[in-house]
Amino acid sequence: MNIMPWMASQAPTSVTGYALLGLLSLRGEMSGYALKKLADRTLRFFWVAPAMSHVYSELGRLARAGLVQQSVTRRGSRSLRRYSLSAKGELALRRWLADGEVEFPVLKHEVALRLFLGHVTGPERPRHLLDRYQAQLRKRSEDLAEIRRSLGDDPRFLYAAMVAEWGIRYYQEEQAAVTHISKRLGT
Amino acid sequence: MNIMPWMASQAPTSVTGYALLGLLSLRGEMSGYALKKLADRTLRFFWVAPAMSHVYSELGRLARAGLVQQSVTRRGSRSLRRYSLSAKGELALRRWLADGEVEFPVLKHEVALRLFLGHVTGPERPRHLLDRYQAQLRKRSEDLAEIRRSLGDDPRFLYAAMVAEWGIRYYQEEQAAVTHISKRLGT
DNA sequence: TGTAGCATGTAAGCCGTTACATGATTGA
DNA sequence: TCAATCATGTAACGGCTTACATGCTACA
Repeated sequence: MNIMPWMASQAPTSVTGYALLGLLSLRGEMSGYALKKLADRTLRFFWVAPAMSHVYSELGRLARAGLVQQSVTRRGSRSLRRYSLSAKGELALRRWLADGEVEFPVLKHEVALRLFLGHVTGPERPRHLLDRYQAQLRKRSEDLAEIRRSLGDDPRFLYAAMVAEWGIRYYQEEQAAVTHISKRLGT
Repeated sequence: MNIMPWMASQAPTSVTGYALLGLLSLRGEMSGYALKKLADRTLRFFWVAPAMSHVYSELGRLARAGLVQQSVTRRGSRSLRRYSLSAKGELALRRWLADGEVEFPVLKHEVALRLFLGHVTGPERPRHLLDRYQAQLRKRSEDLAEIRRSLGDDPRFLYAAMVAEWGIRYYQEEQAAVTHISKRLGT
C-alpha cells in the first residue's frame, strides 16, 4: 500500500553512499583517495572502512546520479578527479537524514562468537583471544583519542567529536568487560 | 609464500557457516527452521540474524561439503530435513576455532552515523533518533535478559550465558551513553 | 473453516571484497 | 635511484537480502 507512488523512486544510493556524501559535506572537495583516508578516520569506527575500489565505484554511481560533481584535470596519462557535493546531492542527503529508516545497530563480533562456542574448545582459546582483543582495544582507543584531540573544539566538528567520545567510552567499557570475562574464565 | 600448499584447501565455509555448525554442536539435530529461530535468540546479538533463505542455502552448502548430515523424511509432498553435525563437520569446526583468523569487531551503527552528520540536520533529528534508540535498547535488553534467564546455570550453556551477560552489560552502557549524549544535545 | 506457525525452497540482485593493473610525485 | 605515498581504475566473485512460490499441522 503505497500512497504517492510517483515518489516511490528507489533510494538514490546505499547507506555507505550517503555516508560518503556526508563526508563531502563535512570537508568539501577532495579526491577519491583522500575520501578513503577520511573514511578510515571516521566511518571506520561506527560504520565501515570501505575498500579503495568501493569508494571509486560508489563515487562513480553518485556522479551518474548527479549527487556529486567531478572536476577532472589531467596529470600525465591519468585523470585526477576531485569530487564535491552537488546541490542535488545535498538535497538527497538532507532528505535521507530527515526521512530515512534507521536500523538498529548490527555488531559483527567474532571474539564474542568464539567465546559463545567455548563449549567446543574449552576456556583456553577464548581467554587467549580475549587477551589479544584487549591489546587491540587499547590500540583502537588510542587511535580514536588522537582523532578526538585533532578535532579540537571546532564547532564544525562538534558532532564528529561527540561520536568520537561515544566510541572512546565504548572501548573503555569493552575493556572493562573483557577483563571481567577473562577473570571468570580463570587463570 | 605458502608452506604446505596441499593443505591450502580454501576454507570450507564462511564464518556464518561455522556459526551454524556451532549451533548444531550446542543443541544437536534440528530443522533449518528451528536453526533459524535459534540463531535469532543467539547469533542475532553478536553476529547476524541470517535470513531464512540464507540458512537453507548455507545448510545446502555445508551438506555438500559433508560438514552436516541430513536425515530426510517425507511429509505429504514435501521433504522434512533434520540436520546434525557430522564427524567431519565437528573436526572442521574445532580446527577453525583453534586456527582461524579473528577480525576486530565491526559495528554498523546507523544512529551514530546520523549523529555524526548532525552538522547537516541540527540537533533535533539526532536527539529524536537517540530517544527511539533508547527505547529499542530497553526492549533488546529485556529480550536478552529473558534469554539469559532461560539458560539458567546449565553448564552446557555456560559460555552462551557469559556472552548474554556481556551483551546485557553492553546494552546497559549504551543506554547510559545515549542519555549522556542526549543531555549534551540540549532539550 | 480459517489462520498462525512450522517448513522448504528458487531467483534476482545489491553491497562490498580481493586480486590485479597502472602511473605520477615526493623525499630520503 | 629507490621506496613510499598519492592516485585511479577493472574483473571476478562471495555473502546475504528481498521477493516469490508452496505446502502441512494444530488449534481456536
